[in-house]
Amino acid sequence: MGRSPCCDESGLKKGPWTPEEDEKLLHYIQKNGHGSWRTLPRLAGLNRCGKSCRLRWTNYLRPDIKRGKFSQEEEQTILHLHSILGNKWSAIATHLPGRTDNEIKNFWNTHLKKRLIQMGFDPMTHRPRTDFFAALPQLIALATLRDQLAATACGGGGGGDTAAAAAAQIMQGAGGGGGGGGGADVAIQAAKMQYLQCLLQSAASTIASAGSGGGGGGAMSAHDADAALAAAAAAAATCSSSPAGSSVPITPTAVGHSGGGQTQTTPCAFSEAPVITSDDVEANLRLLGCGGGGADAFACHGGSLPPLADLSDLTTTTMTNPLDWCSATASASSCGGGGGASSPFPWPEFFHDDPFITDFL
DNA sequence: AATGAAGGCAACCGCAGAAGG
DNA sequence: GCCTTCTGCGGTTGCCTTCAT
Repeated sequence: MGRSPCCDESGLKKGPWTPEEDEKLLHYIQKNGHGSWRTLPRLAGLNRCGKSCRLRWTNYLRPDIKRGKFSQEEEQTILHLHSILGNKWSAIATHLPGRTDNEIKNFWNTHLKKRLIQMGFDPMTHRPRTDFFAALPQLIALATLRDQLAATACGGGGGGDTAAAAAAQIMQGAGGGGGGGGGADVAIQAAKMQYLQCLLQSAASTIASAGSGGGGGGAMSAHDADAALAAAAAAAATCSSSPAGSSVPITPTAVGHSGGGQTQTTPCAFSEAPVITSDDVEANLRLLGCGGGGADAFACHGGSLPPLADLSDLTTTTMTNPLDWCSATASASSCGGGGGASSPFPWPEFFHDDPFITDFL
């Protein structure tokens, strides 16, 4: 590719365009058309390279450019097309009249990509992240939780037992009539323990499935710690709504309640399958009980991701149902114990009002 | 009010493919 | 078929604004 970049020519101005330059370029193109971009700057009296002029025109001065915030529909379209086309910004832009590829690219990089990452999805594959470092915050949070629970369950002692062991102890305590609270409370505690055990197993299997494919790690961001609780909630949802070991990729837009908080893009175990097909989408919808068929219907809950503020709500009690924004969770096949299939929650009703669970969210 | 961090966006850079000689 | 030129595209950078402390 032995070609000297046009901008290497010395003396040509770079950097932000002035209103005068804009005026010159606009006036010239409106009058003569752009013709050859290489000769345009000289003819238009601009001390810029043709490339710079073309970029300015296509990204800013073109009269049909739509400016301002992206609408929900546009956002939806971008997500949809990106899941199919990948980073083909120009191709995506052709489906969004008035939007430039640069604008879409920027919107993706500054908003949508971050949102997907925060939700625990790989922005390139639109699949749940499974690499080790992505799951690390979840593990840490869950391990901490486990220790705290073990300590609580054992009356403040021990702490080194597993959640299952703690649950067993509680169960044993209930059966043996040993001390303390009523049998029902103890049973509930045991159920909680089982549920948490399920969470831990879920997280562990996630990492196991990642195998050695994770590769490049990254420093855990400060944000990860904050996101850990949301991640744990996501693990709960994963546990309940997705069959263990399922290889069907989950469409972020269809699930969207995975946690994470990884702020770095690292290759994930699924990187060899970077594109979600319409069939995948449909499969996800079926799997998740999302109504409607066809790729266009892939976006349940309006097809858009929840705003970041909504995501943060996952960790608060202000949201009565953290999964509310996407009805895709459908049936809550409980992994830990009985659960009402009609419940929007992935856990049994008797957990709903429990401060532990609400704190957990 | 000052300062640093983070976010958003415009613009640049370099590569690749198409077109023409 | 080879070389050069032009255009388009995607990744990245750097500046400006906004927000948080």
